[in-house]
Amino acid sequence: MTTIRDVAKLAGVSVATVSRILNNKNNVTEKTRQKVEQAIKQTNYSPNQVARNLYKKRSKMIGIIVPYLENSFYAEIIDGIQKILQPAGYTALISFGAESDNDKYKQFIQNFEQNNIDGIITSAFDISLDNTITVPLVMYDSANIDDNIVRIASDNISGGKSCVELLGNNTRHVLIQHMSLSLPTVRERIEATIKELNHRKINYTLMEVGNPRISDDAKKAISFSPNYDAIITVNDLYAAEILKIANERNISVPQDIQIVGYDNNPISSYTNPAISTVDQHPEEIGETAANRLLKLIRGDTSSMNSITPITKIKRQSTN
Amino acid sequence: MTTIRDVAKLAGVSVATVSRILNNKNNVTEKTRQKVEQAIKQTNYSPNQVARNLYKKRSKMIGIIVPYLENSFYAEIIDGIQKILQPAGYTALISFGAESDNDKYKQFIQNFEQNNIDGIITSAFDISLDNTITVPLVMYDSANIDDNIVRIASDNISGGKSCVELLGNNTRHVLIQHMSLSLPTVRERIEATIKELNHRKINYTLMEVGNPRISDDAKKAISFSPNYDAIITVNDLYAAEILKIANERNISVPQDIQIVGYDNNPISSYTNPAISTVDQHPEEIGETAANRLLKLIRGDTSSMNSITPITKIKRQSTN
DNA sequence: CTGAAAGCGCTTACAG
DNA sequence: CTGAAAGCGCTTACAG
Repeated sequence: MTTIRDVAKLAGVSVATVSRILNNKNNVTEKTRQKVEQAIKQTNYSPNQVARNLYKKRSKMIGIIVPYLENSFYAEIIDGIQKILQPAGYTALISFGAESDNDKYKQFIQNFEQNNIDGIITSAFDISLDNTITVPLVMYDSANIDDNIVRIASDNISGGKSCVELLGNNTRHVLIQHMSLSLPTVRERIEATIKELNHRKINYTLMEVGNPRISDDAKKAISFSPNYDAIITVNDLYAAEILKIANERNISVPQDIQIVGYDNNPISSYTNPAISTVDQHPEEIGETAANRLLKLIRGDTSSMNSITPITKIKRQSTN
Repeated sequence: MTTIRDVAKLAGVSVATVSRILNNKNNVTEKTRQKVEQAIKQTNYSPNQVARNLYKKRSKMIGIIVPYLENSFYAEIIDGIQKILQPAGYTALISFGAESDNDKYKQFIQNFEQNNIDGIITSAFDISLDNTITVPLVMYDSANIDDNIVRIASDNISGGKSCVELLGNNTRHVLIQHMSLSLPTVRERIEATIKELNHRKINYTLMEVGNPRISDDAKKAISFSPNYDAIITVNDLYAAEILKIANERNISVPQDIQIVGYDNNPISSYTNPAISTVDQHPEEIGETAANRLLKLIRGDTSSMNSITPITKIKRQSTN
């Protein structure tokens, strides 16, 4: 590998001069600049970032943590992040598979810190136990919790309410399928759903999902369907699975049972009937998170949360 | 940040000794080891990888390039890669959005090299113009080309043939929707499709996709549907879109027209009818690529290609 | 405007 | 078994 020393030797100058030119500190003669640029081209030199990082104590890399990659929700968030960060000259180090495992989050963050990462954008986890993090950090897919963390929360209140608004007027009894209520985001949304159901005097039943395979949770939900006229699902992947099973069992959607999804996953528009859902605009979430992180990195340490808007999408799986 | 020097001072030893303990060079007294480990715990010290990388000239990071994240095909490949690489102690630097832009690939690779990356796993691109890459590199989603690059190719020959085998016996005229034939992978697959069609004396017509929005290509394809009894699509995303439009226009699938997808994207099992498709086992592709890269990094520089198997999946969109 | 030197935080020959 | 020193490839005060 060719180093700055090789370039300097070839150009007949010191390494300091080469460095200055590389970093556009423009206190150099045009003549030396030309010599050096010539030498750089000739040797096909490109500077070693690792050495730079060591000195500068920053890496122009940011770490991103997502629970898993398969859900396009997260893929779109990452896209949104990159849209902002790439033009700003940052490279992304992506860790995934954290799921809901707090230890994995911590492990990923430690790895980031060891690599002199400039900042972290992570999905929500219970950070309360860990006050050793010194790098700028933004949390997305979070509940709107008031602490010293910058949190990007989707408007879960409206989202939870929208799930009810998507249902037909004659709805009497709703099954609410949900992830663990120990997750603040889930609680925020489900509480809003329940509040709206109460407001409309609609009965409901809660059913927590817990199986590793979505299809098992879907079967469980559908097997109770005669008792309900609607299922508010965890998200579109669960909704699609439930719909598939309903189709197999000749249960008509929405006549026999209505199904509400969440996330406006591409899948939701391709099913038959298409699934009524709530779009969280993940790309916007990503952009918001990235912009907040850039602010933090630049020294604006205010920790106000951001709430990103949702959109209700009515399709054919509800009356 | 606490450095090795702080630990050394606290433990009353030299930095060299601390370093030895960190790296398990076990020529140290049990007593000094204890002192040092105590000091490490006390200071909550964790070594700076950047400094390590600079000296060692390797980073324990590998770079992954994917065309885009939204397609779960790539998400699963990344999962497969991580399954192998994570236990081996590597962290992933992921660049995406390369699409089919050779310049972006080069730019990403240069960025990787500047960061002392240990190896690269990239989707296929035209590398022929660039012989400056010195890092171990494996290419996936590639055609089976015989050069000095390690290529992981899906069994495109069987895949292309399978598309025809999924069709009913009475099929007479097939529309083949495809990406640019300048891409070797596409050529490999389509040629196999055509060969099998010829073998069965089935007529066909080629139609290249080119619109930024899948739905435009889908409309174009479906508008020709009266002339064909089957469409072999680019992949499941295109197939799902075509199916959706067919449903809207009351064109029956598979009675009026059969549709064949590719990739066994989750979407293909949720549509109605479900889409007949070909599974490339992306996770296995990722694992294979990662294993080959590890071999390269360890010095086994043989450049034999790997061909990963496909599976034909018959569903209801074909007769 | 340019160069010699110190230093970023590590690791590893080289001595002892 | 342990330490002092050199060096990984850069950047930036400090002189001149």
